Amino acid sequence: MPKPATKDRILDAAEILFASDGYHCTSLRTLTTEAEANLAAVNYHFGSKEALVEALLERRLQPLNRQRLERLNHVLEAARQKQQRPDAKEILRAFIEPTLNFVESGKGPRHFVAFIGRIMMEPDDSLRTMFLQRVRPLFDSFYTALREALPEVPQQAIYMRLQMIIGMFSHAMCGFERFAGKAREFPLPPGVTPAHNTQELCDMMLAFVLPGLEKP
Amino acid sequence: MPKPATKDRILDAAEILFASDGYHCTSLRTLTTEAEANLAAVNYHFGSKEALVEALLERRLQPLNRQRLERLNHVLEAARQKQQRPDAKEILRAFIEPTLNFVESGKGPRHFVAFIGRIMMEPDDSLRTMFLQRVRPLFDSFYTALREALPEVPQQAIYMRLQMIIGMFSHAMCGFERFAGKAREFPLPPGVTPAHNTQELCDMMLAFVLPGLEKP
DNA sequence: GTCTATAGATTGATAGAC
DNA sequence: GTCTATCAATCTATAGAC
Repeated sequence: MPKPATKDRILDAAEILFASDGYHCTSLRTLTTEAEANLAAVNYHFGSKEALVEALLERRLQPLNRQRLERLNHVLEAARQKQQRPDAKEILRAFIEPTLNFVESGKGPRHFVAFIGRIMMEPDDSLRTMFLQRVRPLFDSFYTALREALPEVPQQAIYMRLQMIIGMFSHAMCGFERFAGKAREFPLPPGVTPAHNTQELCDMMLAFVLPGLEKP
Repeated sequence: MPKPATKDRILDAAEILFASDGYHCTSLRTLTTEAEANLAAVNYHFGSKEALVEALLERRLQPLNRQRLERLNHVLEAARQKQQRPDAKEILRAFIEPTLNFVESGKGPRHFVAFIGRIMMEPDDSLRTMFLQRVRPLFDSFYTALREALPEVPQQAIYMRLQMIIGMFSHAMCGFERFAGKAREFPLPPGVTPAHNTQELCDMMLAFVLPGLEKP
């Protein structure tokens, strides 16, 4: 396997470092060193540190979001053909499952998702905006779909519950292992083992979340 | 009202700035300027920037955690006297309600809670450890209480669900208004109004979370 | 206790040789 | 495209006058 081009090496290294150390705490120096590139390479290839983030988001988010939307539309279409209301569980699954598969698909994606979770907490407005702009249409689609699936639930409640689910999900994606896992700071209590199987994790989260979501 | 002592002015300013900009992005310069103190004041009064965080945590967390534990023990004691199992809803309420009241009790506490939410995402291990050490006993108490309240739920499930609830709650406390509220990046959809009443918010969260938590 | 002054290190970004 | 060298700004922390 030939060594990837500098541009890709930078993207790969940035994904890892931004995820584990955060955007602000990762200097271009450590970044380019890790990527085995020159200090000036980031500015040459991307223009600035911030533009590098934009490229990072673009690379992963585009295929992932397309996939989530396809799954959602598939669920909605199937319901329409059966002349039924779409199923809330399937809608949520259309959101969560591709993400979990994505995370399992490689080391890069896993770091990317952690990075996203972190972006939401980053003090910088611009990074968060950068991300939200690329996710907003998706969020709206899922919100609309859930309203269609749960007409007996007030839209206010649906909105808040969706927010809570997203919060929970972000936490699971980003800080989970840290809070729950091997972290020395917070060892698991005896008798509790971490769930490593993503499918199992998905089912568990859905099972936990659905009863509350459907409640009128 | 006399101007508070320098030490307190620093604590107050730090609470605000750490919450909105994060620990790493807040320089001692902006911090001391905001506190109308000298640049060297932080090091004089606290020793270092990190020790300032410790003082911040101590000031707010001690009374808050004591209150949460008192509420929890009260719930457990009442159940014991009635020779019943404690109620999961009351247990969760013993955790959430004091926090919400705390948040409502002033501007400082509101910022502090946002700061906590952010600490959990901060790249720095030491800050997170600093916080978790002060919260670990509390977490264990609530975990144990929930196991007592829900003997038919496997402890593994209780643990995971408690984690998810915490994630959701953190998100609600820290990033909520940003994600859901007035943020220009993410305006509320038409017909949805932000819930400003904390009591209402608490009930809503409990109603959403309980069905999933109790499921065997 | 509060201040100025400054050390010492690190940052993002750029100019120019190759 | 890649490198070295360097700029200007910023950071935490400290020493010492008042």
